[in-house]
Amino acid sequence: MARSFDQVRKILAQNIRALRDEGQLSQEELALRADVDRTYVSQIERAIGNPSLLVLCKLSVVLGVDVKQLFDPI
Amino acid sequence: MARSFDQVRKILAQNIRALRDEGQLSQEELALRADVDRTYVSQIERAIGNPSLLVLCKLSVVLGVDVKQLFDPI
DNA sequence: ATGTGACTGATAGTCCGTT
DNA sequence: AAACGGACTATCAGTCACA
Repeated sequence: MARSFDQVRKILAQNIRALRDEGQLSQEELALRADVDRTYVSQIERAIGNPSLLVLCKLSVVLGVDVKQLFDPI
Repeated sequence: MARSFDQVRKILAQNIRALRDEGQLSQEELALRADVDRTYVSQIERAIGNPSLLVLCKLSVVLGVDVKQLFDPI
């Protein structure tokens, strides 16, 4: 379970970073548009912390994908 | 965004309840095995609150699905 | 067996920086 | 641009009594 959490969180980190790069967004831009803190986006991309569903939704909207796609391995 | 969050959260609630029923588990049983509180499972199934990734992982493991499946509309 | 409100400790998430 | 830290606040995680 802790294993699953770590895996999921890493996939999440990869996907967010990949999607963000695709969209030519900086962490700062993404954070601004998603209305979350700049340092928190950084944390999520480093697979640190434990983001809530709300934050994941906010990010997915800005990244232009459905939430579940954030969990799909690339 | 708030709309997306509400939608996602409702899908989540439906899926968890459906999967739980499939597995013949009570909220209590699911809660016990996933190591979260019974009333918290109740809250999630009622689409109240804002569960963290960790909690979602815990539940998905017990329900025998990948996390992303929790976000797939049935 | 579940829904609900109230309550608190833990931590998610922010805001200020420096490297 | 991004990683990282410290201090702070909002809210989630988790428990309880009760219907």
